[in-house]
Amino acid sequence: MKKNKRSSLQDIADAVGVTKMTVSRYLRNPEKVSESTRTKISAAIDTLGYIANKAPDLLSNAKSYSIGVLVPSLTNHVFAQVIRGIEDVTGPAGYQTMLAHYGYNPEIEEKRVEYLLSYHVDGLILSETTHTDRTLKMIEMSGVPVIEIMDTHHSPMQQAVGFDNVKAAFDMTTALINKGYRNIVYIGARLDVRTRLKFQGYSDAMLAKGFTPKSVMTDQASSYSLGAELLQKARTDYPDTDCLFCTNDDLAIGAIFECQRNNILVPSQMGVVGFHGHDIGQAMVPQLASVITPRYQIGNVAGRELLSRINSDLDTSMNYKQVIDTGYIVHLGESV
Amino acid sequence: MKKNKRSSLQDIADAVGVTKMTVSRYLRNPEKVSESTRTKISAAIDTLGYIANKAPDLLSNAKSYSIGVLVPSLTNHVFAQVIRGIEDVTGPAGYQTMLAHYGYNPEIEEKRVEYLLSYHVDGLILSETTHTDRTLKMIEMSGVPVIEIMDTHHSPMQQAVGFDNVKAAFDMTTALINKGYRNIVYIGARLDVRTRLKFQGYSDAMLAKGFTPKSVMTDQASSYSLGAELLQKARTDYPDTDCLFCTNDDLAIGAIFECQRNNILVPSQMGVVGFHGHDIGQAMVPQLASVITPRYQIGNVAGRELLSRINSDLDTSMNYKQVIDTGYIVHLGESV
DNA sequence: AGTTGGTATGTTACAAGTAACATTTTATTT
DNA sequence: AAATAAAATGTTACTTGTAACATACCAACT
Repeated sequence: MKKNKRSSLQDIADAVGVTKMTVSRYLRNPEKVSESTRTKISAAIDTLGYIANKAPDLLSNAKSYSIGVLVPSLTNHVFAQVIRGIEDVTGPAGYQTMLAHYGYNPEIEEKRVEYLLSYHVDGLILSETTHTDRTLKMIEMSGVPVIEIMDTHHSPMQQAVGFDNVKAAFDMTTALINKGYRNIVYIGARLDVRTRLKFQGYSDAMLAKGFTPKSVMTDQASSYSLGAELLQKARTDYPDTDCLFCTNDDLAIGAIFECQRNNILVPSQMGVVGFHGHDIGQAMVPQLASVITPRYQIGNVAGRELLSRINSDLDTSMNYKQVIDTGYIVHLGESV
Repeated sequence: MKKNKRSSLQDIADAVGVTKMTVSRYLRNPEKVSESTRTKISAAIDTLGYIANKAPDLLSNAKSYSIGVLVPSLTNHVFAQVIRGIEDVTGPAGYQTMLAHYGYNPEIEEKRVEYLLSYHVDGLILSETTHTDRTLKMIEMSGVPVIEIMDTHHSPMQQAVGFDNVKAAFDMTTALINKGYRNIVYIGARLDVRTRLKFQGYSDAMLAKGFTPKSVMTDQASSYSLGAELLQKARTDYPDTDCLFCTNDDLAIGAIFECQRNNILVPSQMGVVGFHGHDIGQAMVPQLASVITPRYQIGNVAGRELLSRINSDLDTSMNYKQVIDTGYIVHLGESV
């Protein structure tokens, strides 16, 4: 048995007894079609269940009204909010987002970019500042506007929206030192670019105040149970540890739970700090200290900027460098 | 300044001095092109940065090697794992997933289905069992195989993979009653189909043992802070409440934190139960009681079934009804 | 030299929808 | 009734890549 071939304008046209051009008109400018034809076409479309075909749009190089959004991971809560921020701007403007993820891997990112460009997205939002040469080349040749989000420490391809991870970690570390902590250990996982930048900010701050940077790092993916493990490793490696600066909230929360299981009081015996300020950390007892990052706003601003460049006549993709800093908040909560 | 038009096979062909047919051959069967031409084409592609165009594939009605995956929400952790389960099967088989979300709204789901079908996805995975008439019609006419995941209580369009929400809630409630709880209150948010099914299972179990079902419901979206609120509301509305059965882990965790803030001991003064068995609940202190659902496996099985139907010659979308039950685990943890 | 066979490349047609132009039909005016 | 304007519909051409078929070229063999 053969599959229902999906019906085309021609099928509708045949059913009604007109040419497909008339059906096409009905779909875009119904008022240009006579009342009686309109009724018949409408009925035929209902019966046959016509679904538009994107192929001709792509062929004629029309705007696709799609924008490609590439995030490293769907598990990471950071990006759910970024995506909401993007779609709250792009959706009402009539754009669909084509979402893809690449597991923090630049080679997979390259494939995803190719995939998105093959569908003629009108613009791209990337979550990373490091890309393969071919990724850069493809984007350049395609001429689509690109925005890189989350980090503004590196020089962007074209335009970046986010905050400076180095500075954020520096500020948090300084605040911890000012609060009296002396043996702060940096806890890192999945050693991606941003983790390294944050570690740099932490180190700079420690050295600036005359303390030695210490760290426990792994390239496993973050999880609550990994946070528990790394707390124990920190206490073994550096027995006088009085505070953990974790590269994200998941690790920090896992560490706090592990403290609770081991009757280590937070914050009096051990300070714990995360990064991003997720809901769970803010809801828990004790409330988690964290650098609160404006994820929704980053998405929102990135979406707005991208649309404005898509709809601009200028070719903004060439020789264009701009950084938009959305800031962050050092929040000390109850866990330090 | 005009945008770089992205280069087509014709552009490559012109640069080399052959026809686009030769370039096309180079891309699919390089060995059919002479050594010297091959070198020149390869160089031209590098220089011009050719990116494949999906349009002709769509036009010629070829397989798109894309499958559409529709989830209600990206914030909901349940679906991140389902997606991983799907992609772990579909990725290695050469399929891309086109991911979209619809905020639990059937009208938006309809739009997303239309969008995915307009890109000629080879198959669809939906996360809901209720759809608009037009959604059903479009899917039927398009002839693509569809799998509905998460719930198997309803009769599926074609094929469903998941577990029976009513039965799961019934079993958990029965376990709670057997453990000695008498005044169990059901806590529901965002009153979607699955919440209603779970409430039904809870009610059935309560009535079966001669107890009165009680509930606190809202159609706000779930969050940790909402869990805190609803705990307080339950204590006000039903002062003798001894256990909360929350429709998901987020509410349950929020309720436990609120207990901690108010010195209500869990589980001795208040039992708290969630649904899905997320990492955070399993990591926290006390470990959360929850119905652990095999989310990764649901995605995995759904992906495998879908691929097998896509690659089958039979038109499996017609007159096909099958339910695959992946089960669940009633896990009592430390919070009851 | 002429035939055969293989290899490399070219030509044509096609998929779906739409812009631009052409034609037909209907309504309105003289 | 004929002329004109306006409305409705039709025709052609175009976008990209590829299958199917056609042709050109060269080497090897009779």
